[in-house]
Amino acid sequence: MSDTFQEQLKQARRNLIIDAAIEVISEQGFQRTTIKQIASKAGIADGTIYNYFKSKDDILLGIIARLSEDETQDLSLAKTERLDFAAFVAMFVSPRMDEIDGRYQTLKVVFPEMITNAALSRPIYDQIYTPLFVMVETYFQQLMDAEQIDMADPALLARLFASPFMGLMMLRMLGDEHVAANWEGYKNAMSQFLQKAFEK
Amino acid sequence: MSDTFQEQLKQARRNLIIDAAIEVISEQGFQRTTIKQIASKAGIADGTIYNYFKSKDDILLGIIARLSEDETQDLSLAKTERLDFAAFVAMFVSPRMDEIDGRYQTLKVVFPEMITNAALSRPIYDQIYTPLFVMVETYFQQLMDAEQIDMADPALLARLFASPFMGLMMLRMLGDEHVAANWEGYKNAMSQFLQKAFEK
Amino acid sequence: MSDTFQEQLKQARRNLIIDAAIEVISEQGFQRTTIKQIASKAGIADGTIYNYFKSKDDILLGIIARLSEDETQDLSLAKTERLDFAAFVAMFVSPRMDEIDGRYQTLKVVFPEMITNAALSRPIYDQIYTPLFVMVETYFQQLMDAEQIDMADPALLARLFASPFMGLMMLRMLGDEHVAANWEGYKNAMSQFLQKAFEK
Amino acid sequence: MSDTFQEQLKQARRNLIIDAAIEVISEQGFQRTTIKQIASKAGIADGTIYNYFKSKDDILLGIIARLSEDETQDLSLAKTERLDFAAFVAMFVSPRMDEIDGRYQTLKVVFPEMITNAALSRPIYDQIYTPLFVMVETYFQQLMDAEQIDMADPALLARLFASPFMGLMMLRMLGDEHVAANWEGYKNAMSQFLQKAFEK
DNA sequence: TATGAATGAGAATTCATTCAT
DNA sequence: AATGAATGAATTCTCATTCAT
Repeated sequence: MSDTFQEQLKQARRNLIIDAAIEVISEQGFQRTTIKQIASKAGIADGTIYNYFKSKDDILLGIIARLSEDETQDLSLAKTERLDFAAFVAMFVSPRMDEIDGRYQTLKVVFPEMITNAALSRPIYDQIYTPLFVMVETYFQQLMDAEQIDMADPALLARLFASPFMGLMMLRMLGDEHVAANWEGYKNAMSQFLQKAFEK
Repeated sequence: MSDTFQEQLKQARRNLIIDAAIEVISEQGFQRTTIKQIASKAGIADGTIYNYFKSKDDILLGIIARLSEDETQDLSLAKTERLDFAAFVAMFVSPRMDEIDGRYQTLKVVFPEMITNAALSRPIYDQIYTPLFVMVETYFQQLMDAEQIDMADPALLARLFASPFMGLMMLRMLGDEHVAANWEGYKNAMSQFLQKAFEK
Repeated sequence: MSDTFQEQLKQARRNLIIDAAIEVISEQGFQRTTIKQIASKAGIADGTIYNYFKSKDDILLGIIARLSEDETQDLSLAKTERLDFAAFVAMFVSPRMDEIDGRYQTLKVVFPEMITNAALSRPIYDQIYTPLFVMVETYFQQLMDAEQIDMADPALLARLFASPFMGLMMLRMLGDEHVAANWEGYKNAMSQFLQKAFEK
Repeated sequence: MSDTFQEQLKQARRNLIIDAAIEVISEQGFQRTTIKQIASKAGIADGTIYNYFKSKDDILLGIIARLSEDETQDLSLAKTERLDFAAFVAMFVSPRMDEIDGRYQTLKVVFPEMITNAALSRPIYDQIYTPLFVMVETYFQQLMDAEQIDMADPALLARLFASPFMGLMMLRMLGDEHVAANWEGYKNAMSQFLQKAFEK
C-alpha cells in the first residue's frame, strides 16, 4: 500500500472513466465512440478525461490493461504437471468460460481493435495468449510423452483446444442469442466435448 | 439475362472497387480507411466511387454481399439426411475451412464491423449463420432421433460444433502465426477432433 | 508610505510570478507559454496566479510595467542642455546599451507582443519611446540652432540616432551570436559610430 | 518552365492563401490568427487550406519562403570588389530600404515568430542574414587591407552597419508614425549617416 | 462518366479560468 | 491564501461527400 490517498483517488477516477468507456465502446466500437460520449457517460466534462488519459488511444490502452489486471490465469504449469486429462479439462474450462463471461464487455471492446490494429494485437497476444498456449502445449507434450494421447503437433493441439472458447465468444459477440442465453450450458457441454475430442 | 452491357460494366467496376476496399480495409479496419485510400488502391478518383456506391457504408454493404454471393453453402438439408456422422463431418469441415481460407480478407473486414455494429450483425447473422445452424441442428436432431448421439439441445450442439471453426479464424485474425502457417494441418485435425468430440 | 505590510507581501509575490513568467516567456513566446508553465517555474499552483493577476494578459501588462519601473531614463533635458555632441553621445550610449543588456529577457518578451498587438504597442511606445525621442529631438534642435550640425528634421535625426540600438537588440534577439557575445565591444564601437555619423 | 498547368494553378492558390495569411497575421500575430480567419480572408473554406498546406505551421513556412524568393540580394561580392565606400553605401542602402518597405507586412509576420521560436530563427538567419554579413564583412576587410578605414573587427562593423536598417524597421513595426510616413526621407538620411559613420 | 478541388460538419485536444476544499 | 481538479469554449485538422468541369 505505497499509494498515497491522492493516487488512489486518481486511480479511482481512471477506473470510473474506463468503466464508462467500456460501456459505450462495447456497444458501438472504439472508432465510432467520441470522447464526448465517454465523458457524458462518466458524468464529467470532455476536458476532464485528459487529466487522466493522454489521448483517446490511451483510454484503449487502459481498457486493455484491465485484461491483464487481477489476472485469474493461475493455471500455472506446476499445478498441471500430474493432472490426468479429465482433471485438466475440468480445471481449465470453467475459469476460462467464467473469465470470458465476466469480462465480456471488455473483450468486446478489445477484440475488434486487435483485429484491425496489428500494433495493438501483437503485444496483447504475446502477453495473454502466447503464455496460455505455451502452458497448454507443455501439458499436451507431457501427455504425449506418457502416451496418454496420440502423437501430434502440441502447438496445433493447444490452439485447437482453445478454439471453441474463442469461437463461442465470437458467436456471442456477433449477437447469437442462444449462446448469450445459455452460457452455463455451454460451459458444461464444453467439458464433455473437449474430453472426448482429445482422449486417445 | 436482363442485364444490359451497361449494367455488367457497372457491376465489374463495383467489383473492382470492392476488391480494392477489401485489401485496404483488411489491413487497417473500416473506420481507419479513407475513401481516398480505397480510390487510390483501385486506381480511380475519389469522386468516382460515388458513381458506384451511395456512401462509404454502402461499400461495406457491398463487401458483406460478397459473403452471400457465389455461395458454396450447398449443404442443403436434403444431402445430409442419410449421412452418418463421420461422413457429415467429412463433408462439412473441408468446405468450411476452405471458405474461411479463401475469404479470409473479406471476413477480416466484416467481423470487426459486425461486432461493433448490431445493425449490421443482425441481418448478416440471420442470413448466413442462422440457416447454417438450422441445418446442423436438424441434422443433430436426426442423429438423436436415431439414437446415434446422446440426447442434448441440438441448438447448443450446433453452435459448439461450429465454434472451433470460428475460434481458429479468430486466432488467425489476431495474428497467431501457427494457425496462419498451418491451415491445412488444422483442417485435418479438425475432422478428427469433431468426430471424436461428438460420437456417442 | 501608504503600503501596508499585506500589500508589500502581495507585491513581492507578484514580482516572483513576473520573474518566472519573463524567464519562460522569453524562451518560447507569450502565446506558447501556459499558465501552468509559469506557475510551475514560480513554484506555485496554477490557481494561485489568479490571486495576483486578473488574467494571463494581465501578467503581460505586469511585465511591461517593469520597463517603466526603476527607470534609469534620467536623461532629463536639463542635463543635456549645454552638452556638446561628443559628451551627449558619451552620456547616452552607455546607459542605453546597458539597459538593453540588463533587461534583455524582458525586452524579448515585450517586443514580439508589441509588434503583433497595436493595443499594447501604442501606449508603451507613447510612454517609453516618445519621451525619449522628444528629448533627443530637442537636443538636436539645440545643436541646429547653434549650427553645430547641419539642418535637418530633428524627429528624423532622433530616430536615426536611436535605430542602431534597436537594430543591435533585434540582431541579438534573432540569435546573432556575434552580437550576443560582444555586447561591450558594440557599446564602444557605437559611440564612435554615432559621433562620426552626426558630426558636421 | 517545367511546371504543368495544374502545378501553376496549385502554386497560384498557395500564393492566394499566403497573401491572405500575411494580411491577417501581420495585424494580430501568427498565434492569435486562426485558420478560419485566414480562410475567410482568402474567401475559401477552412478545409481547403489543408489541400495546399500540411498544417498551420506550414503556412508560416510558406510565408518565410517568400523572403527567399525572387531575392533581390544581388549584392554579390564580385560587384563590390573595387567599389569605394561611398559607392558601396549608395549601392547598398537603397535596395535594402526598398526591400524592407516592399516586404514590410511579410517581415512583420516573420520577425515576432523568429524571436520567439529558435527552431525557426536559426535557419532563416543562416540563410538570409549570415550571407549578407559575410559579404559586408568581406568588403570591410578589403577596405581595411587598403587602409581606407580604420582597423577593427569586420564582423562587428558589418553588424553595426546593418543595425540602423533593422532598427528603423523595428521602430516602424512598433508603430512609430514618423518612420512609417517618411521612409523615403530615412532612405536618403541613411546614406549620409552611414558614409560619415564609417569613413576614416 | 471521371475527376479531384472545395466544402464544412465533426472530432480530438488544449488551456485559461473557476471554485470547492 | 493556496491548491489543483474540473470545466467547456475554442482551435486545429480530417475526411465523407458534392459538384463544376
